[in-house]
Amino acid sequence: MLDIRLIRAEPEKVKEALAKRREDPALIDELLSIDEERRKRQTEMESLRAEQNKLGPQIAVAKKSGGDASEILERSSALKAQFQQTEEIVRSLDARQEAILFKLPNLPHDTVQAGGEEDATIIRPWPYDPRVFGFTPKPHWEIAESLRMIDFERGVKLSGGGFVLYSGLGARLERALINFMLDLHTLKHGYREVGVPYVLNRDSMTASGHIVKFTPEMYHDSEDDLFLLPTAEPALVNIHRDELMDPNPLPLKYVAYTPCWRREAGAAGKDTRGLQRIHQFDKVEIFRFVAPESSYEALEEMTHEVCKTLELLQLPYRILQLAAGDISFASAKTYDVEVWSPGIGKWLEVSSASNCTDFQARRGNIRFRRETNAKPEFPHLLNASGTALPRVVAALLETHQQEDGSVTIPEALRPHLGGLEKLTA
RNA sequence: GGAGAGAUGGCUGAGUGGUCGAAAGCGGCGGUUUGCUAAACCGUUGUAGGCGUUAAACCCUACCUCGGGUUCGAAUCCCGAUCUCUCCGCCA
Repeated sequence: MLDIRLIRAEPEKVKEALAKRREDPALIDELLSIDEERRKRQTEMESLRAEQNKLGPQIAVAKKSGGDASEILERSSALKAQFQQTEEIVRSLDARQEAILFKLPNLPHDTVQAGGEEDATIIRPWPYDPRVFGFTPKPHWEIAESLRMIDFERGVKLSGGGFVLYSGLGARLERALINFMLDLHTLKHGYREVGVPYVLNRDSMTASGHIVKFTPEMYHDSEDDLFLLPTAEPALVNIHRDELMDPNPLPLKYVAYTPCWRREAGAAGKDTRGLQRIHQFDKVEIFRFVAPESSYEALEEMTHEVCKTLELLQLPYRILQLAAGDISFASAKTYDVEVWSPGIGKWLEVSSASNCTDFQARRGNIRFRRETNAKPEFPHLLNASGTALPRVVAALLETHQQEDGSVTIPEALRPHLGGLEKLTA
């Protein structure tokens, strides 16, 4: 949620920022006129109430002394009627204002370029030469099937298209990667591991900005109005929802492994082969609550932590800075990290690191104090995948495949596989 | 799933339909005393909105889980929801 005071103070700046995201700036004018009227009516309402409040003790005194209070009672009743009338107006203005505020996305940072998906810029290429193959590298689904690691057909049988059955070394590799990533972020990067619920209620999804209008992307249980996580991010955002943290608790750093579910509505047939786009996938998510002045520094650090993960797995990657029109609803600045998948000859997105500034903190009423009795402030919230597994598995199989059909396991991963050096049939 | 009990400030815990943002204690902060620490004593200590300010203060309004209702007036009475606890049932 944007700060209404900021919108009041610098409407033109806000409009420009929204335009950069390809949002309609006309909403701001509407918002401002509602806001002005609302405040006027609110002042009116409050002074009526104040006047009525003053009569209260007079009635009490009059009644106690056995006097006639009927005239005061009448005046009080009249004030009440006026009050109620004004209150109704204020209430509807409030609701309209809030509805607009909740629909407005975060403002992109000054360093974020205008444009859409096609306007992303590559800001850091892989620092080493990609592997040169002496043979034609196979796509990961062929490798995974011949090593009996992933059973695509049975996944479909169990749940439908877009679901897979990990088996044998496939299941074990998945588990090893989860442990590798959790260990890296907890032991080396200082995150606290948390195990979160895999379904969240509507309030939580609203605070994180995952529910705006329609939500065709999430699996939803209508019986209990619960949503399956599309990512661990909303769960982590809501850990401190409606809390006033005291004193100086920041930075807070959390890491969580969770499965993630995405309906991928509207994406049918698009890059769906193998592990590129599946409805349920494993992911390790890193998350921070930080003081406002250090959030952009934190974003760079988190991006480095993501890269570290890929470097240890010896996977070539690149970093993209997304354009304003392509960043998520709550984000002010986002980097995507992509790994190279030589078998299919594509860059695959395995992480997205975002600085959501105070946007989610406002929606979720998450506040902190720098010291006892200091004024409450909104922290900045950041999230990054560290990383999403299926595409990492795809890139890993394709990158480290050998001509004999086996796959060499990167050094860093071996301790998590009982010292295994190679995946073989 | 069934039955009952409860929800008050950072915490514990009072509270009569009227002057209650709410006693008291603890904690926090500031101070006095003290060689230091502790103790003691004094003071202070919620959040949000509106207005205002360089920044404050002052002022007004709201908030005793949440949402409705009764009333001139609700922490207090009524209804609903949520959550917590206890008992029963079921169960990994």
